[in-house]
Amino acid sequence: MNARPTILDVAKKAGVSKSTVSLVLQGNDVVKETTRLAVRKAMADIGYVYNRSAATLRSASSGLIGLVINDLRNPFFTEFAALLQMELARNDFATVLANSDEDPALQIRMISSLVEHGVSGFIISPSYGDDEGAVSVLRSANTPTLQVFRSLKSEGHDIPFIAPDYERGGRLAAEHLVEMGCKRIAFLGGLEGRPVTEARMSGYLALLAETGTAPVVLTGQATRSFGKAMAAKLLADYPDVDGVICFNDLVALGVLSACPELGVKAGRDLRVVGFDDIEDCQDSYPPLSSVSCNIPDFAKSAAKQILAWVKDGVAPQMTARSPVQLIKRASSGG
Amino acid sequence: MNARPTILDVAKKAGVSKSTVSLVLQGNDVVKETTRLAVRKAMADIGYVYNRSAATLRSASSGLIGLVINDLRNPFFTEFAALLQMELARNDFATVLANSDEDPALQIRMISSLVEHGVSGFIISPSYGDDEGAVSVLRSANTPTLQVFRSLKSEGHDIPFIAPDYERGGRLAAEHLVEMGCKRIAFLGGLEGRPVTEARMSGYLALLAETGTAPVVLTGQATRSFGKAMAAKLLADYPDVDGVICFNDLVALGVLSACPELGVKAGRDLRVVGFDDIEDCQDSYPPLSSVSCNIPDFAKSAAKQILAWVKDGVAPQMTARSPVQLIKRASSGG
DNA sequence: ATCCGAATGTGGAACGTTCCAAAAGGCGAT
DNA sequence: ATCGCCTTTTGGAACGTTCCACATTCGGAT
Repeated sequence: MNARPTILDVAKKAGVSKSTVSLVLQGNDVVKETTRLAVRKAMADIGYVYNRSAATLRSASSGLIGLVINDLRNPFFTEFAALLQMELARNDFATVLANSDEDPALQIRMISSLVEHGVSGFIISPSYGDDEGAVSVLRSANTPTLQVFRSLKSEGHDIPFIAPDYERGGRLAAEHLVEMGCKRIAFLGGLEGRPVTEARMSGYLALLAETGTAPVVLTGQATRSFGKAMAAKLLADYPDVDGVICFNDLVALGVLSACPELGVKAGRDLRVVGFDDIEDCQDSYPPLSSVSCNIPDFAKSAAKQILAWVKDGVAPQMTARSPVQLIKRASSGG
Repeated sequence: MNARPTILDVAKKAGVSKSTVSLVLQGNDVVKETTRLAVRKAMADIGYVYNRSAATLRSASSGLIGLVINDLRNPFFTEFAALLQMELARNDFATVLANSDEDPALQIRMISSLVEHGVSGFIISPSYGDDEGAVSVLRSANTPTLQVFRSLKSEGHDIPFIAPDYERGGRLAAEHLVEMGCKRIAFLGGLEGRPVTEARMSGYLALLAETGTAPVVLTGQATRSFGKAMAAKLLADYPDVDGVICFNDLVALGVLSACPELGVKAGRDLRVVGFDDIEDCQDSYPPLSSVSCNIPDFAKSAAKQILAWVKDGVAPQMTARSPVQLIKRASSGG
């Protein structure tokens, strides 16, 4: 008695064939207005719910986008995930979430599971590490895939990649601190040798080279606690440092929270700039200057591109850089 | 040439029937070891991938859990979502994410979409507002559903609900501040009249009543900026306030970041306690005391309960409170 | 009245699994 | 050899859609 109604029941109720009901369901406009209405009413009356599994089986499009993120606990990625999900939902696609937790083996399992579920497309911010396996699974899945923020390092894949223009961001931050009168500017945080770290740093290094200042670089992690711990070390080792560009906002916020104990006034004695412009920047003390990657636009654009690919077969260009923007706040004395 | 292999292809390759392949896929132990191995090998050889849509259609279990969250941008919920996803993945369930963004209409759409996708279970932290519709959709979907953190307010639903023991948390925080010698303790933040706010506050009120102190309550929002803005107002209106219990960590962190400008030393002049113990608490200045809801355990327990229900039909008890714990850090002078 | 093209509607046959009832195989006891 | 019983395997019928090629209906133009 509790079996869910199917389109057949709807068809019977509305006095049409199941094919017609199917057409209505797909919003096909060959059906006459009055018929459409009758069908819609019948659906409402008997409490019909669409069975996507059946549709997926037949039509090979699931309405599911798989989102694989390397570290979901990082607010930057979270914000992206939340915005992306909303944008996809607006286009009637659901988001299947997977956190690879920076573990390549887990990443493979996550991707495989999503493939089984028949996701129509992937958005992936890959884990660092051995990604041979991930590349091969993705390749054989033959599903539209867009890399964001980071790129799989394995050679020979042809997966489009979009990311903010990190290098330019690094340069903007350095320019700003120079303009504010900083004499010695350090770069703090980020995992050594990783492309994102390299890119952010290289903008900074390029500008310092142009102005003839010697760089101070202290890489390591990308967390608040790293920032907090390393601020002390940085100032001890290089007492003349009066400006610091942090790999990301978490590091920068860590630095800010270390300042009071170090007897340093952030924004005056030490000018701090972060990266990502997460929401917290506005409410820290002092408010944190940061290179904004404009996550809302970025998420919207990622959604648009993957959907164009999935729905209309339009693959995005192989690699693109989205614009960044320096948001000046009190932490850099701006 | 590029069609995905099906179990039929596997069967042919392995020289068995499709039924046998299906049994292997389901890990059924009636098949002989040697056969199982042969089948597994055939699958690997021809690059078979499981088609869950087909399985779902036939068997009515999708291996999907729908997670509906009222505000995914709040780090507290994010952390929960990330941990829950990982725990579900460990049990071979994928997580479909939906942010209702505190919008009841959107919430209904999200739930409906998840129902269409055939999720086997729901975990939902409902939006505030008119939730009649959500309740009725959930009821007619007839899918195991577990409410977390908040409960749908509409009467007459019978959806199990688990949440941390907020009331006890409020009491613990108040007790602690009293012990630390605070004479006037305020409660700050949280949306007026909402059950979560009420619960956290009532623990605080109960303890103040016992000690015969007059409460100071200033509700409103649950954000950093609210905390930052209201700290000033609180101290202006009630100069004798020397302790404050915040609705959540965001509010508390806002208060902390306002302190320097107000010329108040947090942890000495003003003792602050937050709620939720999000990761940021450890790295703020000063580190924030907070009532921990133990999100990792909570997430694990939520996963366990929904899976028990989905897989074995064991419904959880109607309502349960999980333990909370006060984490003492410098912001309360502890 | 009759015809014609456009607009609408339709009945199978897929899609790739799982489930079921029943067949086949294996093996020790008669 | 035959039987019975347990283990293992199997063919066909679902599951609820979409897709396709083909009907049917409609409304002028002849």
